Amino acid sequence: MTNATIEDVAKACGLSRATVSRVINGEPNVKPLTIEKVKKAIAELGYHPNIHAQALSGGGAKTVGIMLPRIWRSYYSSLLSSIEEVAAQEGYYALIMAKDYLKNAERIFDEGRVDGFIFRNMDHVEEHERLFLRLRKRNVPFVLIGNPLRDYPAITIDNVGGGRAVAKHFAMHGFRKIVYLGGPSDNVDSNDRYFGFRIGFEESGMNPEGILRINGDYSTKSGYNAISEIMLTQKPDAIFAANDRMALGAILYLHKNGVCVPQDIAIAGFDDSYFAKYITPALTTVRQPFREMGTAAMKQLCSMLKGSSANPGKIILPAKFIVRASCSCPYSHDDSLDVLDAVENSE
Amino acid sequence: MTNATIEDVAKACGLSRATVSRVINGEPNVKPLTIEKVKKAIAELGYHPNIHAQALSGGGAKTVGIMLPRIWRSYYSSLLSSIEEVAAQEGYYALIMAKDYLKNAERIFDEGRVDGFIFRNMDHVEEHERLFLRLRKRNVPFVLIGNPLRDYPAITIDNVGGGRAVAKHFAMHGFRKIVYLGGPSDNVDSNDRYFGFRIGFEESGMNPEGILRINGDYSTKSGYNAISEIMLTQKPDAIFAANDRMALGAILYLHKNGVCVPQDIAIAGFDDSYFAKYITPALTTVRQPFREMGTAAMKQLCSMLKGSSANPGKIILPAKFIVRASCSCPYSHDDSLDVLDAVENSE
DNA sequence: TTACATTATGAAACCACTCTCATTATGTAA
DNA sequence: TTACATAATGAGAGTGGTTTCATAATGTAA
Repeated sequence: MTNATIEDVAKACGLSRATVSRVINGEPNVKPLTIEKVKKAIAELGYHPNIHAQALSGGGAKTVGIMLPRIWRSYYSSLLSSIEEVAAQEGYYALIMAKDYLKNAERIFDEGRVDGFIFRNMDHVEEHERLFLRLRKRNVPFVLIGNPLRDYPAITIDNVGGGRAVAKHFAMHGFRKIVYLGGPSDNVDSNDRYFGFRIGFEESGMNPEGILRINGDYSTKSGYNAISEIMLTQKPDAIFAANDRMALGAILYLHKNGVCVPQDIAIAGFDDSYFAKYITPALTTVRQPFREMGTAAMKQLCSMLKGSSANPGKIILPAKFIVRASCSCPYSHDDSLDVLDAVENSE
Repeated sequence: MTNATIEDVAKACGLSRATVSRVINGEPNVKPLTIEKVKKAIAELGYHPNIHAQALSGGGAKTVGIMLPRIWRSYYSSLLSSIEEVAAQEGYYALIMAKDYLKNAERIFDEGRVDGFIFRNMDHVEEHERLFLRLRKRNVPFVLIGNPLRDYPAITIDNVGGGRAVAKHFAMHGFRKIVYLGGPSDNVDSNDRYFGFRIGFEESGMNPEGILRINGDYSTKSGYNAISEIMLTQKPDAIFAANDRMALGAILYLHKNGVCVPQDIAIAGFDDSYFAKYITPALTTVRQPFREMGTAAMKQLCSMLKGSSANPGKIILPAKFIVRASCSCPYSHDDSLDVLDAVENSE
């Protein structure tokens, strides 16, 4: 019932462990006939090499740690599935970790559980900096997703470009009084989107100093609250939210208070979540290529694990600006049918 | 730079590996002073026991395989995060696997990578049956989520109860001609919801034979297509979809073709996805407690891993019927604000 | 003080592999 | 045939822990 060992295989074909090991690892200088015999025995015994023994004798765990923030977002599904897919192709396994990963990352590496990491780092920049510095010192391979820091390998999307595209579009519509509804103040994605928006606004001949920034925490509720606060004193032309959920929160508040979107106030979001095209009004937003991010990150990590020591730097994936109705452009819900064939993983 | 070993710790405090091992594992009969010394050395060296060595000498991998279908749904985020949370509490780690898990599950167990499994098994009942039978024979602990089979430990939601609640509500509204928009024909969830619906319909004094069933694949597009087909020959009073996405697909088709929802045709879905309360009309649906499912599954698995041999059978979690506008009940989008505080993980 | 139980520690085997090095078998050139 | 290179295989050490068993140190009762 218990699994066969390499010793069992060796005995079964009258050879030594060493020779069986050679066959398993495809080393040269083994007689073809011997290879035959060993493979037959392996098949008959249903033998699979014990990973711990392999790892212990220098092979590594063939596992990577996927470190995600405590607060899960549903688009992690796309991220995870693409990561796992690439990992499987390359003979690696994915260990996920969310709770307290800042505290535990180094330990699970020390324990030999993982050979490297992918971090979806969001906030708490300083803590991450400290961790990354230690890992770098110890030559632990890791890749960041979505929040580039220093010269660490990172996969990002073009937040600046996305923000800029929204700004130019807003400027084209003639919106002047803008509210930027950001994520947490130390969130790099949010800050980059803000930065890009300012640039784009300025490039369009508008004054970026008039942009009012208020921060939420990416939740629907925080978008609702932030806008309810702003509306006490302001009446902007348009709102650019750092993600779709906060944009939706804003819409909910405005609708509840009799403000028409987009006629009175236009809105754009970020992410192109699953629901974006189905709410009313359909949300103008910037699409994040989550699957591609996961794929790129895992490929990057694999090449580092296989010894490529060259620091690959950052990969910036394009973000696609999606125009729908919430910016006051013409759009019919029927339009969403055209893209119904697209993979439904985006959120 | 390379990690300290137990030997290093032993040397550092002039003791043997055995004694250090005792301290680490909290065994009795070690002098308090010795414990002190060892702990100090461990702290100074930053020592962490190597998991592979521990596993090799009988400890197990302290890892469980989380096996998810190839097609990822966004609610897996909730499932995974709760699973990981419980796992961390209990000193376990979560290895996720999606691609070809039917083929690979047994292998990764043989390799010693995992000590047990959680399966989110969906379709392909026969293949799963074969796998589970083999695992059972080999005494491999595993728990199923969402699709109970034979007497294997499983965490399910009350699909039958959910379907029944929808049926009773539909009957109360006086809907007679019903279309059931199911998932794949061998999908247990879908079949149970259908079954529950029939029961509820019958219990309400209606004739369940009039229910027309048509299957999609849970995607928005398939819901759209299925209803477009049905509408060529039928004009139902109401549609009950096996998930929210297909319900949305149906709504999209109906709107596009000038059919009013819910005035002309009422609709209910299943899942209570994030978007359900935000689309127009807000979707009447049945809420799945994904986080609770993950928690229950992992707790169950842990108790099995810790030796509890009693077969715990099935745990059926309640599903909550949520009335909104799409069944033609009065509902304002503002109502969704009341639940905005709820955790936003559900999808 | 002796006798014996109990506590505290170490030596070494064991887990299932890989890898080095030694040894034997085979092939080729002088 | 000898000499030597190369191919094929095995013995054994090493990987980092746990665990058994033996032994030394300490405690307690007669």
